[in-house]
Amino acid sequence: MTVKKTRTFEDVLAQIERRIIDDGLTVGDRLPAERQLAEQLGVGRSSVREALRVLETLGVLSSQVGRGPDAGAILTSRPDTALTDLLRLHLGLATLELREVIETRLMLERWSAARAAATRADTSALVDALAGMEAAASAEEFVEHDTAFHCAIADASGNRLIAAIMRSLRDSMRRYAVEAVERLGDPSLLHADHHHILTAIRSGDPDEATRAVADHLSHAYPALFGDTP
Amino acid sequence: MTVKKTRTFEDVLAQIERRIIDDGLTVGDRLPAERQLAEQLGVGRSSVREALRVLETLGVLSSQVGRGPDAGAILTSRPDTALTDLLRLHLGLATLELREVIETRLMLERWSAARAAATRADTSALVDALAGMEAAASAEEFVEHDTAFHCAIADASGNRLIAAIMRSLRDSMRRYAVEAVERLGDPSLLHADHHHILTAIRSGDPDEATRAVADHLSHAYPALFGDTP
DNA sequence: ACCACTGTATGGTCTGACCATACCGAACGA
DNA sequence: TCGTTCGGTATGGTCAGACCATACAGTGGT
Repeated sequence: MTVKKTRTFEDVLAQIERRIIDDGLTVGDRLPAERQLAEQLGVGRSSVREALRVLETLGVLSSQVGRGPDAGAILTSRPDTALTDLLRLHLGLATLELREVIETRLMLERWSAARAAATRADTSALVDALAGMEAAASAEEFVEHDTAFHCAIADASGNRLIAAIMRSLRDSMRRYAVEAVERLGDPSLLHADHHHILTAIRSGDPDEATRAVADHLSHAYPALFGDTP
Repeated sequence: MTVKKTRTFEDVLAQIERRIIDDGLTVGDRLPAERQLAEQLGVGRSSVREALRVLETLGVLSSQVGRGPDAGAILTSRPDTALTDLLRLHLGLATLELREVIETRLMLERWSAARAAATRADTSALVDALAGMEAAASAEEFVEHDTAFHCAIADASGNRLIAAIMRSLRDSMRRYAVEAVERLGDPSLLHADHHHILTAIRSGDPDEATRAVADHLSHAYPALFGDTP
């Protein structure tokens, strides 16, 4: 006699996850149709739909209507969009403070910059973003390229998890970043910081890159200056 | 004429999020009942349910059946369970490699230990976990207290976002941690490492704490030794 | 004052139906 | 033979209604 404690959709979720692992499904593979899954598992279609919705929320699959090879539930991998939603909501609930997010970002960025410098990573994306920033006409546009710049550093670190976290942090704090840029007014200090970071990475000096990043963040958010280790 | 491109549940999601922000809802507050929400928003109950499922997946609310003040959809804040699911699934899809997760964990832990040392944080939870580890009879039990130890370090850092990420990383790698402990056989080296970390934190020496954490990780996962900056 | 019973609001689930979409394929025409 | 058109169909998206299990809120009796 098994006690009924898990909801049906959780059961469906577990079975789908098991199928992913056992069958070695990977990005691009298709799941059976909703009605088919429901019949196979002996549950209603609504339970299947709720399970699929969860997977979609976690950035693991995406649903397409219509017919053909591209239709249906396809396994994907978008950890950053899922992380962005998660952070945004928890920031909205005031269970996380901006301080914590920025501290985390500083930690990620110090690590990424040092790693990028140590591995002599490709810096062309950084150069592009820098040019975009210098040509930006508004704070919003500036922040857009600024985000690209900092995400490019994370990408250059070669760690996709850290890059995904960085991207989510930036997305969920976009509003505050725009405020910070507007508060500063003159972006020349930020430009100098960015160049400093770029040259440190290109010259392969991890310690200098770390220092440059820390300086930059303390300029952008002076209220949260450097008692970080 | 607005084009119908967003699905109904996404619309519901946006309205609920808006309500959270506008009404200043916070943890512990209740959302209207599913049927009420459906009627208020002019949509079907299934769409409301899918939206609530998404919020539940993101760790923002929890649903209770029955009646009374504790029943219904209650706002919560469980970023770590959501993050755990996310990481576990993406690890299963092989879009993230174990190396990336462990690198991230090392980064988090170096930072947390240094911060805990610098702020002279309370270390009683660390002591408890240490005792549990030394009394552990099996690898599983050992890992359980080991997880508690490392999460306590993250908690002691005073940054809840970093603590949540740490907890999720540990949970999603539990299987590999057990393997690592079994591979080592003799846990005395790990015990020494843990004591080293604890003393460094208690003596308020951030650099020593950082070093101790890095040493520990390189012992536990020798295959991924220290080319980390 | 206590206890047992009933009412009811809640989420959980299933069924069946209908819609919009987009591919598939047969029928048709050049 | 080739291209086009048009209906068929599988897909997800949505809704309505029904029923169940749960757990509290009264209500009534003792």
